[in-house]
Amino acid sequence: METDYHPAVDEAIAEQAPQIPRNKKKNKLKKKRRFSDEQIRLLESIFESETKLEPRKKMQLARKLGLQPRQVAIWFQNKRARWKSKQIEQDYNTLKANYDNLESRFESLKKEKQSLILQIQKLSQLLEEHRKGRKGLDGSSTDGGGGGGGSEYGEIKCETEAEGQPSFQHKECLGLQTENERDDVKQTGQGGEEFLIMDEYRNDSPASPDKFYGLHSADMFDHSYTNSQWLNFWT
DNA sequence: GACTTTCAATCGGTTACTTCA
DNA sequence: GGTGAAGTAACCGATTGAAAG
Repeated sequence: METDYHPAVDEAIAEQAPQIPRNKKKNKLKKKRRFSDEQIRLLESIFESETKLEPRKKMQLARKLGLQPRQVAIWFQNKRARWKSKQIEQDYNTLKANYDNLESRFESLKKEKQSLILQIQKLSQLLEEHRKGRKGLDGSSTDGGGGGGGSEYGEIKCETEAEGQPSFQHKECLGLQTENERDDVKQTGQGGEEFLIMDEYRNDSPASPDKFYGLHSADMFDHSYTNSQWLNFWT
């Protein structure tokens, strides 16, 4: 609590109790009597609906309970203080539970991320091996096929089962933002090499696997995009 | 009987409002 | 009418101390 110095206050205290230690200042011994269960019950029930009392209600309540209005006021003050500290405790517990929950989710996501990164690295390796293999066979496979309908890779990889209806996932696979971009790739036949470059997805950069695939990992590896299917694309 | 806990009461400070010069 | 000082009431957090377990 702030302790601003107020000479006037000090003087007033000194007048009341000169040379007497603070805790002995009261010359009257307080004879304390606990409130009865009935009094507490009524006080509690009113406190539930209003934590602060208007002066008139305070008088009424005091009369009803056979207490001094001052006693009722003090009971409400103390009650507010107790209620507040209880509330703080509850808030703390709630926040802690939320934090623990988030922490465990974070840990499991971290593990999932690690496993995805590993899978990406394996796929990239396979891709690289495949490219080397193809270069060994012929040198003419990436020129767009002479007007046969766009890039080989574009057609094989990014058209869905329903022809000409690229799905969101496939567009993401190409790393293309818009339909136009994708069309450009098909027309110019430049797509093949570009979307094969996966190096940027090998690390922890914000260009994360999630962004890359546009899929939840479980969907990708547990259902349609199994490893074998990815491999089938390239064989 | 010593110790701990609970809680009514007190203390010192702040804030908001009123009164008065 | 606007302003600052003084008074007052209500509230708060911290603390005390009686009573109970």
